[in-house]
Amino acid sequence: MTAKKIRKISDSTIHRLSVYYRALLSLEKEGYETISSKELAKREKLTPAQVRKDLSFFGSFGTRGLGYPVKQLMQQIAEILGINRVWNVALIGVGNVGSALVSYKEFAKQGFVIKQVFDNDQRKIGSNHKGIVVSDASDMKRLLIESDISIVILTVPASVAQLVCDDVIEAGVKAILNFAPVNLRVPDNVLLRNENMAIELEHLSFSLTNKDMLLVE
Amino acid sequence: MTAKKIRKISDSTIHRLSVYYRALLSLEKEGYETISSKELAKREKLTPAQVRKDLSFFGSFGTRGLGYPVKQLMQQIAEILGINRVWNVALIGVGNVGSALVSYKEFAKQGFVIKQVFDNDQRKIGSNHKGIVVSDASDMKRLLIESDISIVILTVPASVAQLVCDDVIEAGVKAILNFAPVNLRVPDNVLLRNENMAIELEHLSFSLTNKDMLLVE
DNA sequence: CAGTATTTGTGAAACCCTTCACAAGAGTGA
DNA sequence: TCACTCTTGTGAAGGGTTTCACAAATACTG
Repeated sequence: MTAKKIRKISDSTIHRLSVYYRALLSLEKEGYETISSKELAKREKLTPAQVRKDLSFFGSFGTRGLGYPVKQLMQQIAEILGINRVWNVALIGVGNVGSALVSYKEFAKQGFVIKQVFDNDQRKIGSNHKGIVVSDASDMKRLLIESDISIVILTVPASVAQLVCDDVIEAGVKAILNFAPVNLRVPDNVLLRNENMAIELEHLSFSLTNKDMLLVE
Repeated sequence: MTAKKIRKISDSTIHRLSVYYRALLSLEKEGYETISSKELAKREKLTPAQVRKDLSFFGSFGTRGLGYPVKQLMQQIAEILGINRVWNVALIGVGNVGSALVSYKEFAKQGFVIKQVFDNDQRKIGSNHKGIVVSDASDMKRLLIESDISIVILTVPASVAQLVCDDVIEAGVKAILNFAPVNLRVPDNVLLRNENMAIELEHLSFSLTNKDMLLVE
């Protein structure tokens, strides 16, 4: 294990590690034993130097003249990303998006196990979503602590997102993935990431709208 | 309308424009007439210079000594992003994620109207999702053209994503938002953006795992 | 209406990320 | 073993994005 201490890793590098991980998964399925930075870069529309630089922040995993061993590199990236283990996750808000995510297989595949699901709607509480019973949001704090939840997925309406977020933090949760289209305030020691699917559509809309403008002054 | 031709706008700037747009929406609700770059930056955890620079790529929308007129700036950003109009969208693949997105209100709010929904599962075809009947994927090409679809949301299984993607492109669609965890190959003149919700969770996992390591050499 | 306080818009500087280019290591074949 | 090929790992260069800092413009105040 070539271990290195990390100074500061950019968000883009972390994002690409996830991308490499997925690429390696399918390379393994395809029967590859090793992969060169050149080939990996080609598949993911990146440059070979980028791939090598990203990996070099964490150690040297390759063999000169040969490339990277697929299986091993996959394992090493899993370790770096912290997905070589199980994370207990809770999901709050069983609306459209929430209930889709409860059954979203990509999460489970990467070791994110949804242990608790909450809502405050009496009609939803007690109902069964893919083997998980929806709990009453008023029991949330206690259950979050009891189930040793590390990460919370917030799929509640924007109007209550901050309130729910505050409760979650009170329960000691240190990482939140927020789907509500609001900017949540969290203390420095709590990790927050936002996911907003409309933003990607807006990016497409921008590009469609400004296709031509990218040339003239 | 202070118009400027655009040389190259970075992805981060476009992303932040979406963020500003949402911020302005709530500022308007809160009754603000004007907003300074300082205040807007504070709300979105950015720097005032960043806000001003982003906007300056497209024109000068503010008043010195006063700030930006909320309503007007909102309208101008909508124009820049191309969301001051209706976009006809089709969604392909009515699984967990797909059916959640059909009812996702943020899309409609920004003018993205889902006009067509497709699946190849006989049990789903003909069923009604929030007023839209699921069509047979084998009629896709014809219906995409007939309904004048500009953007396609792909929520099909990874294994068939490339095939469906190819069909969509054949129908003349020029923008695709892909939720399948694969790297789609598309021609240069087709816009593609990927959304992968697991990647954000992995980012949280990385940060939780490497919390401390960010110091030592 | 003059003086003061704000805040924009923007070149220039600073910073960060990506790409280049090459030495060094490892495999391959004669 | 030696020559040749391939590919990594990495300083340095290059390019792009963010921040700084300030002139210019406007609002506000007495």
